[in-house]
Amino acid sequence: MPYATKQRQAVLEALARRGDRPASARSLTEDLRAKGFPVGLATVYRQLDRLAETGQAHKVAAGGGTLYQYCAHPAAEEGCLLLRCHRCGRVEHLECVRLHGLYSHLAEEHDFQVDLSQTVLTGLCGPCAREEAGYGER
Amino acid sequence: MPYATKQRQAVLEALARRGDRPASARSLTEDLRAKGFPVGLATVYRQLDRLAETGQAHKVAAGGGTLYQYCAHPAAEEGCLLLRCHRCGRVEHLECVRLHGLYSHLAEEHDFQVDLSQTVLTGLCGPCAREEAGYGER
DNA sequence: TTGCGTGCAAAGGTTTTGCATGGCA
DNA sequence: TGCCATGCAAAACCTTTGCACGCAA
Repeated sequence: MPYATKQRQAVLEALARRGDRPASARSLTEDLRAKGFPVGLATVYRQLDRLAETGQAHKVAAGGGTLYQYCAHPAAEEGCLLLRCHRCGRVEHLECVRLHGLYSHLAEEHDFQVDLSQTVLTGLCGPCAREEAGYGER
Repeated sequence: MPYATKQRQAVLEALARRGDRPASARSLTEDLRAKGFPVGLATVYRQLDRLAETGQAHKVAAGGGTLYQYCAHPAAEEGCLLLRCHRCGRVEHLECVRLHGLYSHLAEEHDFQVDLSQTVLTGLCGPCAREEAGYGER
């Protein structure tokens, strides 16, 4: 059973403060130190992994490192699909009945059970898509 | 314009030999060395990245490292969705009209443009799902 | 001949681990 | 009093980069 340490609480709060912007273990450590709460990097890694296991955070592999995204879903029984914008880095949670159709389609027609806790769709969020269009192709 | 070197050819063949099982740069390097073709690790990384750019391979971030999956799609103009089984590690390519509905749904209703070249759905493939069921819960 | 490709080793990151110490229960 | 958690530093990995040399065009 996990102990309720100050560090554990602090890491969760720091992550929650990021809202929909995922954070690396390093940046969270720096955040906490800047707030006058010195914490060891290894501790942050350990707590983040535990948060990921309990569903309070999503662990997403990004190029060159792992990012952690706060997940506020109360029960998390439903599972949620993540949409990550590769331009601004934001991660949206998506819960949409429409998706259930996709999962059952994949299960029935393609013999594959999607595991939502490990899945991230990557692409462009609306605002970024419009900005890119505005500045023309590059 | 890329040169047609022996290493380039060898890396592509080694990757193709893996079929639907993705490989790390290191394991491909070892494969090639075992076949009597000594190649530098850096070269393998460079070639794999190039193959990913040209669509002959998919680059997927897995926990603790990057894996590369051979992609035999002739034109690759359509883009393909990858289904990765987190139990056996296999990666299937999926092309299904049903998915286009999903993309447009996400675009129209959720203001998000999925980038197929960077997306991987993770879950359990049929055979693995049945094996897990067979051995009971764990 | 030209200049991209290769190999090696070093550098740069991220994440994990060992161990003594500290703090929750 | 037990044990889990923490901090620090070292270790373990993965990936990229600099540079001299080799090889395809």
